[in-house]
Amino acid sequence: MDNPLNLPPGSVQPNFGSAFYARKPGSAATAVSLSQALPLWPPVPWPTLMVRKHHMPFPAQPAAKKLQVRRSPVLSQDLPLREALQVAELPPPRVQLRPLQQAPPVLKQSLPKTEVPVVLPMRATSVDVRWNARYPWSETSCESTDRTSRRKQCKCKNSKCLKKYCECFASGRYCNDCNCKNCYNNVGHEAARQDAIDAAMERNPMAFMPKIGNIPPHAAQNCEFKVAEGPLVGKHTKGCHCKRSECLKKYCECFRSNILCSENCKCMDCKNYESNEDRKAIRRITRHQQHLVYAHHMQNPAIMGITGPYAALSPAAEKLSNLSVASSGRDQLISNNDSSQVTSSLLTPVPIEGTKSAVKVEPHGVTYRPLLADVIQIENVNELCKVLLLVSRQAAGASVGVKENINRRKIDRADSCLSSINHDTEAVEKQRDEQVCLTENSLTAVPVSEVRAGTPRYDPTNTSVIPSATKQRLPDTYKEQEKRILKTLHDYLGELVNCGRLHEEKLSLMSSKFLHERTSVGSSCGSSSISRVTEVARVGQTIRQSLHSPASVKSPGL
DNA sequence: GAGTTTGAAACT
DNA sequence: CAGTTTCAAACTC
Repeated sequence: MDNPLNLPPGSVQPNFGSAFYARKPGSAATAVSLSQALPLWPPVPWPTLMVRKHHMPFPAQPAAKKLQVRRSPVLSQDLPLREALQVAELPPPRVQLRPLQQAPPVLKQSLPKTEVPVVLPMRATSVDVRWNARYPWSETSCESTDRTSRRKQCKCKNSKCLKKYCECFASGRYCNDCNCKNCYNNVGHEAARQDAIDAAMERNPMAFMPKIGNIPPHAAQNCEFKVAEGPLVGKHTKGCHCKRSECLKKYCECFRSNILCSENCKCMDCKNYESNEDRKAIRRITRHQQHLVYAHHMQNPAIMGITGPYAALSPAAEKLSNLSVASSGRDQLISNNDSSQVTSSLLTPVPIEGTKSAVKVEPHGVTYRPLLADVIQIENVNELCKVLLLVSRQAAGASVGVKENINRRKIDRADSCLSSINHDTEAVEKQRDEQVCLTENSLTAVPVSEVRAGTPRYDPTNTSVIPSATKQRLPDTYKEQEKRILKTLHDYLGELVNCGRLHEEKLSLMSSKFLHERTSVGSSCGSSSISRVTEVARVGQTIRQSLHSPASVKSPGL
């Protein structure tokens, strides 16, 4: 019973940053259900297509494919708990834990990416893939490059959005809020859309397959236009055929996807290879633009969500932007790992040697980052889950009068479970499950088999599985657990909001200070940058401390 | 914002 | 398979 989320013992604390679930066949269905909440290839539900086109040979598909899935911001914020619930094969939660509805849809999603292994009901390789190189910003791929969290809007006129010219269609999603005309890529034209999909598949069975594969997970976490990280390791399956762009413009699918051209390409005058200086220069430009916009973002309190993401940029931000773009400055190579230079780089123009075009900051490829992007880490999510579990255990303990040291043991056991998640085999986990259940039967009295089968542990209307000795106290205990979990979560979210505000205030102050220095003195912003980075680290630390501190787990009555 | 360039997709 | 046309995004002015 001290398992408020009904997580099976031994897996009560999934490490959300790991690929753990991929090894759990029992979680496949869960992952699939998760995938249904996320846009995935193919553009229609796969089983539907299978039925419709059963006569067609399907391209080789992995049985358990790990995907890098980018979600909408709201979903992203919400996801850790969703994962916690879903992966554990939970019954529908009695209390819906909603995302931060009031939080702004973040501009340019650069949240720490959560690797979500999604097990598709298909044959598989173990490679990570990117879904669509032509439209890598689509939500089915890694990155969204539009300035808001919203997907890119197509502007098709003649294709009815039913050909792969249309980025929405090509990436397997419906048009929504697009600027297209005569659009058939919507629910109202499902039949036509299906036909178009079929037609595309007939022309090319691989039509909706990812064009770029073999991207290792660590690389795939940062994809399009994250050129600062260097090119991804991956190949365009068909290769590009560029003639005039030298594969250094976004016309080029390889360049656009931040991969180097390969032997698959049939391009001319290609410069998209590792040692090319032009390519390196363009990488510097992009990096600079990202940082510039990041600074721009930091300057605008509205973006933080107080007034919403579409609020006009603050005058200071505009000034900053113009200043940075208009002025000329020193060449400044910025190591991506050298965070101490972030601010100076983002505020300093970077003239590029060897490039044919002048530096220009334009809306394309810009990166807006949520203020908490530097603050919330996957570790925080894990910590939060641990804390919630701890709280529930304490609630259970308090409710039934279990001694403190027993709770301590359970907490330790939970910790041990967490640390073992990534390393233990199924057999070991099962063994632990049995042990845990044996020791916890005093509280739950639910057979392991039922836990493993995902049987809801708590059903107020059905207590047949619960021994009579426990029946009486269960509802109260669950209520108390629920209350404390929600309270803790509420406190945590409040803490998060405070951190964000603090973060924003500090950055705003620093940016203003920098502006002042820059306009009056000129260039020199090293200390500001160091302060900013220090501040980010400090805020992150604050969150971690808040999770570990007794206050975090303190709940009424404790 | 209009016009041009570009290369993938579609077509022949 | 190669050449041509269509298309919409990227880019330029």
